[in-house]
This record gives sequence, structure tokens and C-alpha cells, in this order.
Amino acid sequence: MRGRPREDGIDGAVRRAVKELLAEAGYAKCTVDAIAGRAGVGKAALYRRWRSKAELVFAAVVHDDAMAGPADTGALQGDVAEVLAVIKSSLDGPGVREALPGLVADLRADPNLLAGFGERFIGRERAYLIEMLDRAVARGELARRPDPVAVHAILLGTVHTWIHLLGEPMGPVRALAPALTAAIRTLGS
Amino acid sequence: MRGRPREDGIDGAVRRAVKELLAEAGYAKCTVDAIAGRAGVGKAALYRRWRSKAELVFAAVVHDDAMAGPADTGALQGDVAEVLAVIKSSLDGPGVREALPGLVADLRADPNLLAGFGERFIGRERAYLIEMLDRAVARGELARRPDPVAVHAILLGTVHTWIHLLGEPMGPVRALAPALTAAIRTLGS
Amino acid sequence: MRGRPREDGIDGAVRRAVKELLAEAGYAKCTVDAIAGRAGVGKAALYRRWRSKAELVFAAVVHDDAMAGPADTGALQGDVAEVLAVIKSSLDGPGVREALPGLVADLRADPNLLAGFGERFIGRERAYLIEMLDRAVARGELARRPDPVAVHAILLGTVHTWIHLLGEPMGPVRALAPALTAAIRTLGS
Amino acid sequence: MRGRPREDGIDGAVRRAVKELLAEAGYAKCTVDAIAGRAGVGKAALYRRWRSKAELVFAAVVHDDAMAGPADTGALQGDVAEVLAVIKSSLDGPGVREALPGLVADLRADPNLLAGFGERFIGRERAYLIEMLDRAVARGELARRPDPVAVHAILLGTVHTWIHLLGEPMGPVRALAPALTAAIRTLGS
DNA sequence: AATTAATCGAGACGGTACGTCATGTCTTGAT
DNA sequence: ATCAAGACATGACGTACCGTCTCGATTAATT
Repeated sequence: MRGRPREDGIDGAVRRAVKELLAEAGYAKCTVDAIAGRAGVGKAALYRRWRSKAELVFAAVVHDDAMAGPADTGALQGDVAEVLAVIKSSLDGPGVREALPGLVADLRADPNLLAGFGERFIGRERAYLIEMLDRAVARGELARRPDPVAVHAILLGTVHTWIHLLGEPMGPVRALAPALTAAIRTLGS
Repeated sequence: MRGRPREDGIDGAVRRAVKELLAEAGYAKCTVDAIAGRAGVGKAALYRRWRSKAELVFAAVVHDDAMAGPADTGALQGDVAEVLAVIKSSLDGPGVREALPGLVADLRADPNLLAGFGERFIGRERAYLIEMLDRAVARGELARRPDPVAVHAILLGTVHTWIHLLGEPMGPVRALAPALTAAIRTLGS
Repeated sequence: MRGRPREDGIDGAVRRAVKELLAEAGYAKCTVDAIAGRAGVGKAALYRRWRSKAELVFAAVVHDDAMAGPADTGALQGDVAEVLAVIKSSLDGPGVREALPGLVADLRADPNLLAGFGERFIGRERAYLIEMLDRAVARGELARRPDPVAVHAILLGTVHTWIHLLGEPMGPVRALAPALTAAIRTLGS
Repeated sequence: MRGRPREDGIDGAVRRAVKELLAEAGYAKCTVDAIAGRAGVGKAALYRRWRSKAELVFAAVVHDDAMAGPADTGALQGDVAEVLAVIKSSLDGPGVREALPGLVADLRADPNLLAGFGERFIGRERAYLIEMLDRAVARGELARRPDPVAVHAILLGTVHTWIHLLGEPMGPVRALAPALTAAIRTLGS
């Protein structure tokens, strides 16, 4: 016997409720009870799916369809511009802006969460970058592949810090592409 | 009537207690009650000195001598290396590593805190960078002064994200100086 | 169309499970889920038979043969002793001791339940007492029939309170018969 | 250093809130949150004073001023009438009627509570009865002192069961005094 | 034999209460 | 006016229970 299967609509309703509440009220006011109420769902259904509020919000906000796949523009600077756009969209969507700092803070407290985040978010982005760098090497734009961690820090870091630490509006991300491409070229020379 | 003057040893005892608790248990377990207990101090004494837990931990963890002043090395790349070193030391000290994500999260929740932090930390660093960039323009290394916010995002972002988001050990920061200098040159050309 | 008939063994398995859980853990820990699990039965099967946990436990714990029928001993004091014995056996069986206070509490909360209980348990006992009193009047032992509610309160109350409120072991119930018979005689004089 | 002393008004405000809620909505709706809200008190203040909801309601409902002291009327039947009145007032006051079944149920679950109840309520009442019986023996109304537990069961049980189990309105308790006095006389002959 | 319909165990669902914990404020008596 | 101690209001968290509902499988009586 398998028992009653989990209802389909709940995951979606919860994700929607989380994003709405984050946008309306911020991470602090985004209560588990409020989420359940907004989604028309009992708290038990939430904790059956996610082990804590952090996991719940994380799952709602880190959308799986981000980083769909590497886009090959034929030149390193074009690829960098693409990556920057994807990174920005994944850090600046509705809800993410408000949630991310709180989420990153919760990561430190829960090793399980940290591992999941590293694997699902950082790891996938890293793989994308490695492909991009390897293509540039194959094309002859880079003499050797630079340390992917350093490249990751430069690209993700610039966008993430601009949005979440400096607190100033960020213009079009493409404007950064030439400068950051130059940095990558220096690392790969 | 001036009343009893504030006791001297409290600030130091509190800073020590905060750092110990951060190292032992992380930001979440670093409770205000725990801090007061560890420091042998009443909570009122804490809130008489700092307005919130975030201010308290911030004061305990960010050393004021971090941004002592701009060091003029005579060349842009040297200045960048200096700045990176200062940034890293201010983000990677004992306690900061554990505290910073939680601190940044609290910042979002409280606009007052955000303003204070922006002024005291971001603003000072920004001023430092502007001096550095102006010197490079004067020297002829840059055709014009690039947007300081962008430069700030690149330098602070790379270090901050490497340490606090990627979760991988960061090598000597000087190795990044050439690449990030190249980025700045591109922005200022 | 009649569909699949109810399985035979379920009632018995449930009663056994309820009694075991009451004895092991008391009324509070005697959860509906625990009962279902112990009896190897789904919760739906329980709620198909009884409308609430209170009904379920009540049915499991109160044996229907308790109030089999009035026993005519030929004298009021003998009848009282019989009634007391029946009352005690219905309040002191295995499981009842642990369950009754919780059951009575649930009764207060649900008027439907209260009505059902009153009819099935109190009412039947009351009818028995009325028969007994009428026989005594017919015999000439009582001048008139006293208020059956008062008699009920005296007989049931003494046993019920001794067992469930005073918390002290109760000796043979026959010892009480002369005293309580005297009380009834006073009421009926 | 002793710290801030507990506020005086809280105990009283809580007791009042509990009684009001019990009278308005019954034991089930008498939530801890509702009590705290009605009393204008935080939940922490409640759990600082009582370890559970049961202890809280118990303290609010079992008033210490009940059973102020034995009243000597000069005759056993008068004393019995007095005791019955006191017992009834302690079981039928505002709030008690609704709370008692739930409270008695909770007693079974918590041995600490059971001990407290036995000592503070049953024990005090028992002592009262013993005095009453000894006076009757001294007066020559009884040949010997009957078992106080049996007397307790008869007096408390009749009233308690009438109110809380039979669910019928109880007339003036004095009407029971002659009958129950006869029972006691029989036990003490 | 095929259909129909009520049952079965398993377990997810909404609702609601509980008891714990953290923050920032306030109140003692003492210094 | 400050100190240590600790009580206070507020409000979120995660757990537990109840009674309902849904699933696929099983079982008989009716077609």
C-alpha cells in the first residue's frame, strides 16, 4: 500500500505565496504561518516537504529553470555578457532580492542546507563557467584555463555584492562585460 | 548630577565574548543573553552602548583600524593589491567569517542599520577607492575616472563572495590584483 | 449493489489495541494514529465505525454486559450491593481506570457525545435504579420513591469519585451497601 | 543582585482571564494564547509561573480561600450540611464547572500535577472531614470514627458526580444532608 | 465472466494548540 | 547615572493531534 499521494498543486502554491510575501513584506515578515495561510495549506504539509523555513524559502526562490544551459556566442566577451545576465536574473528576481541575505545567513547555521546550496546553485554555475572557459581556450582567446573559482568569484561577486551589499541600483549588466572579460583574460594569460 | 560613570572593561569583555561565541556556535547561537552571560554583564549595559544585536556584533567584529587610510604605492596595480588586502582582512578576521552573513541579513531588515552601515563601512571604503582612482588619473594610468560603484563592486565583491558565498579557501589576495586592475583599466579607458 | 462487507476482525483488534495503549501510556498518549497502527488498521476504518476518538475509546472500554439487568435479591440492601458491584465493575475494569477521566472531559466538549453517553450509559443505569426503588416501595421498605437522580448521584458518585478522584485503592464495595442503603431510606421516608 | 521581581498583578489578571474564558467558551477554547492575550501578558510570563496549561488552569480554578476552615454547628447533620455547601461551591463556581473534567483528565497524565492536587485539594478537605468526624465521636453521635476516605467519597462523590457526570441541575445541597448523615452514622456505628 | 460498489491499509491534508526561544524594554536594589 | 540580574510583551518556530480525504488494491453481490 502506498497511501495518498502528495497533492500536486501544493508546491506551486507555496512557491507563489513565498515570493509574494517576500516581495510585499521582506524576509522577516515572511512567516511560516503566513506562507501556509496564503497558500491555503496546513503547516504540516510544509514541514512534510521541507525540513525548515530556510529550506522552504530556498526551494521557492532558487528556481530550477535558472542557468538553463550555456549560451555559446562565439566570443569570450559575448559569453561573459550572457553569464552576467543569467547571474543577475537569478539574484534579482522577484523575492530573491529580499530573501537572499537571510537565506545566506541561514546557510551557515545548517550544514545540510549549505551542501544543497553548493551543489544545486554554485556547482551548476561553476560547470557552466568551466564550459565557457574551455571554449575560449579552444578558440585561442585564452592561453590556458584560469582557476574557475577565481572567475566565479569575479563574475558572481561583482553582481551579488552590487545588488545585496552596496544597496545601489545596478545598471545594465552588459556594461560590465568588457571589464570583467579583461580580468579573465589576464588570469588566463 | 552626572551619576556613576560607565565602567571601562565592559566593551572589551563584550567583544571577547562575542568573538568566542561566534567561533564556538555561529551567529544564530550567539544570543544576546549568551553574550551578556559570557561577558558577566547585564543586558541593559549592552543596549545602553549599542542599539541592537547587529550593531553590537558589528562593533565587536569589525576592527576600526581596518580602513586606516589609503596607501599610495605609486602605481594602480600596487594600490589595488593594497586595497584587496585591506578588504580581505576586514572580511576574514576571527568572528567576521561566521558573523557577516547574519549581519548582512539583519541590515536588510532595518533601514536605520543599513544607513549606518553604509556610511561607516561602505562610504569610507568608497572614499578610499575614489582617492585611489583619482591618483591613477593624475598619474595618467587612466584616461578618466571610472564609476566608483562599479569598481567597488568588483573589488569588494570578488573577495566577499569568494569568502562567504563560494565557501572555498581563498589563496593570497595579491594574485587577483593584476586581473582586477585590468578590469579597472578597461572601465577607465 | 452492496459492495465489500466490513471485515470481522477489526472491532476486536481495535478494542485490544485501545486497552493495551491505555494501560501502557494513558489516555493522552493513546492517539488515534497509535491505535490504528497497533491494530494494523487504517484510520478510515476506525472513523467508519465510530464518529470520534471518544466514541471509539468508550466502545472499547465499556463492556455492554455491564448493566445486564436488574438483579432482585428480595431486599433493598441486597439490591444496593448488587448495583454497587455492577457500577464498580464498569468503572474499574482494565483500561477504564485510565480512560474515564479523559472520556468525561471529551464529553463536555461535544454535546452530541454527551447526549449519546447520557442515553446509553446514564439512562440505562437510571432505569435500573428506578426498578430497584419501585420494588422497595412495593415491598414496603420505602414509604415513597425518592428522587432517582439523587440516588444515582449517591451510588455512582461514591464509587466513581473514590476510584477516579481520590486516587486511593477501593476495598470491597459491599462494605458500603449498609451506609448507602441508610441514605436511600432517609430519602424515601 | 536579585533581578527584577515578578510583577504583582499578573497572577490575578491571569486567574481572572482563565475564569472568564472558561465561562465563555469552555475548557477546549480556553487556549494559552487566549489567556495571555486576555490578561495582557506574554506567554513567557505564564510558563515562568506554571509548567503547563494544566497547572495554570488548576491554579486559577482551585481557589485557596475555599475550605477556609471547619465550621462547628454543634451537630453532625449541621456539619455535614456545611461541608456539602463548601464542596459544592468549590466544584460549581464560575469556570470550575467547565474546567474540572478537563483538569481531572490532565491529572492522570502528569504525576506532579496529581501530587499537587492531592495535597492541596483532597488533603485539605480530608483533614476537614476528620475534624468533623472526631467532633461527632466526642459528642457521642458516633460510636467510632468511620474511614475518612469512605466518608470523603460519599460526600464529595455525590456532589461531584451530580454536577459533572449526570449533567442535571442540582437543587439545594442541604436537602442531601439528612441522607448522607444517615450513611455516615451507619459507617460509624 | 464482467461490472459495480463498499471496503481495506497507508498516509497526506487543513486546522489548531502547545511549549520553546530570541529580541529589545523595563524594573529592582546596590554602587 | 550606572551596574548585574532577571522579568516583561511580542511574535516566530517546529511538533503533535484530530477528523477528513484520496489513492490503488481487494472482495463480494449483482448483472
